[in-house]
Amino acid sequence: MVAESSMDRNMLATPADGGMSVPALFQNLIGYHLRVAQETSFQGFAKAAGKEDLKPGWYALLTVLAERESMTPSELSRTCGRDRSTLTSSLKALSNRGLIERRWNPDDQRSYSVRLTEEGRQMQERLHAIAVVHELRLDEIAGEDKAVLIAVLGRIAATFGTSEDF
Amino acid sequence: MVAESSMDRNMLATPADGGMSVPALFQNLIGYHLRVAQETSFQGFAKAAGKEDLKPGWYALLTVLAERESMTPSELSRTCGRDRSTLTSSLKALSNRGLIERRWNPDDQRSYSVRLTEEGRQMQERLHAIAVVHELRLDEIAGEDKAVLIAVLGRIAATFGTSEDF
DNA sequence: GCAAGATAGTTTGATATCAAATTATTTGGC
DNA sequence: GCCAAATAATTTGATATCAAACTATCTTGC
Repeated sequence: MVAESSMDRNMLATPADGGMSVPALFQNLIGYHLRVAQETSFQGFAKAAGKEDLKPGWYALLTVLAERESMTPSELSRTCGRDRSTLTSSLKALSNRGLIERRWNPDDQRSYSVRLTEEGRQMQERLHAIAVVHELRLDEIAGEDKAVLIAVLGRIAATFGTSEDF
Repeated sequence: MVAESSMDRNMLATPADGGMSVPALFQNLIGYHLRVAQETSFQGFAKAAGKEDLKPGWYALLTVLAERESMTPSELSRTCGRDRSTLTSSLKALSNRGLIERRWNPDDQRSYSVRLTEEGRQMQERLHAIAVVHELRLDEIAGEDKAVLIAVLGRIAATFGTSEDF
């Protein structure tokens, strides 16, 4: 699983404007801090990349394709954690922008494969460079706690992500 | 800022079905683990609460109202981090379900205040109890690292949430 | 006191998401 | 071989979100 899928229903929100601070009830809740950190961190990334180039799942799709060379929409759907139907419009947009190329599968008329164009590869590299810069900032913030942080986050994902969800 | 607002554009997705594991490129990225942990954790909460009772911002709205007694839609918007226009339908739904009550402000014909009904209070308590159970699981997972985890998440939120976003 | 501007809430428009229904093609059972 | 079932992708339907336009009311400046 790799990328930018969405969670429409969130438990807790980020500090929005200059409004209230964290309500007492939420002060000590991991879930709350997880949500706020994730949301603000992503906003930082999105802002750096620019809205035009960071449409919903683009970074994820391009990065997966950069690793795998060629995939079908169904494979991309599974890997990126988004519904197949959602990919239809994303792939159309990426294709219109010349970032990907579609090739019909001669062995299966229903299916086609998707691969990056040279332009798509450049876009992926550009977005990835921004992600790396962003990650460096996170590394700096985490400091010596990085390993612990990743370990705990991994345990959380493993607990809720595997046993009970699907 | 309190609740269930949404981040439509996410950087990274959760492990979806039984699909791929974490791609090498993302293995060491805090942003990725943050995303996956947040998403899977929220799914665990949503599943426990049930879809009927956990419409997008309900837990947040009800909890804020439980603390504040009475608020206007605009205040709720700021506190919950959702656009005012988005609240219109949520408040209508909560009102239809008998969970909140609206009272026109005699001093300002444009405005009204919202408060929990007794039924709304019960629903808030039910959802909160589920959130607490969920939080206990997170506490267990975090173990002795909880304090560090919350501290780092707080630093991330503070870094990206205040200085550059708004 | 009245016109200009601010503010409260709603409506509309553009996206995005998932889930279910649909269409076309391939596979499998017999 | 042929018809049923599975599969690939798309289309459609129901929600949700934000942003901008809109309506109604209140506040200000003069």
